[in-house]
Amino acid sequence: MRVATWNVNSVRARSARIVDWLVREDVDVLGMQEIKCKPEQFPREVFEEAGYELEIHGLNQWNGVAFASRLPMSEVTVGFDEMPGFGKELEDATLPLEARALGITVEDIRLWSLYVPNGRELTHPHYTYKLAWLERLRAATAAWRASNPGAPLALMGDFNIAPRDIDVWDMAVFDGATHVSAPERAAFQAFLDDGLVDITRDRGIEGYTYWDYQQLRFPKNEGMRIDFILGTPEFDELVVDASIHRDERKGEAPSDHVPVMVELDVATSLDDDVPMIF
DNA sequence: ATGCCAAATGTAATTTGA
Repeated sequence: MRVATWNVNSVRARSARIVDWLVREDVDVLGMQEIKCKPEQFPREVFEEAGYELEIHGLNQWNGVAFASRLPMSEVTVGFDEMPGFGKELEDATLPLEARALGITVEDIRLWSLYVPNGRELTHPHYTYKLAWLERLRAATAAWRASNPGAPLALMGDFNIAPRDIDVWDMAVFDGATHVSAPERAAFQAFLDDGLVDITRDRGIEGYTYWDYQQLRFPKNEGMRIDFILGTPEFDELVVDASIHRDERKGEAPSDHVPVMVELDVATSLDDDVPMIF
């Protein structure tokens, strides 16, 4: 069973390219971020014709998360407990909730597609929002694990944090910038301290997952590693392979992010090598 | 080798991204 995450930076702008990759790589479940559309605007047909069902959470042209899956999805959850909002205060004195978190269960594995707030600048309210959002996500995940002991879970997505200096091409460029600040890194580390495993890094897989469109960042390999799959030990035990699909940054109309994929040792109804019993 | 900013909105310029 193959599971992946990809910040697609508009699903409408590159639906064919996304589905081509899904088919070519034999992916069963894809968590997408930055779909940048509402459900009624989502290019459903190209996914459905390739055999994928969809769960979509999009409120406007910003953010938006979704799942495409060849396997049945259940327990679909929009957002998490006490997820902070952002923007102009509503009539009930709360802040609008953004489309940044979607949870599903596939083959008894809990999966989240997450688009962590950018933060913008260290002094910006969006930065405070980012840190609060991450802490609430951590707490909600810990609570879920406490009530579902032994259940495999993975948090997948664009964390908008480069956890280590090697996760950006030049730390000097990020002096005073978001994504590398100590509070952001502490917020990321808190998930690991809770026992989650950075699935790709733990297997020695290095490399960036994002390159800015500007200034020849990709040809010069000036990128950032900000997309992750963080799994519980029970999820980690299922992983037989993991990869960062750098080639998806090449060619015609790429996203500025590339997919991160894991292969799990989980037999599904789609496998054609299911042992026959006589 | 990769390739010199892109997408949505809306139809010009702004917001967002990181």
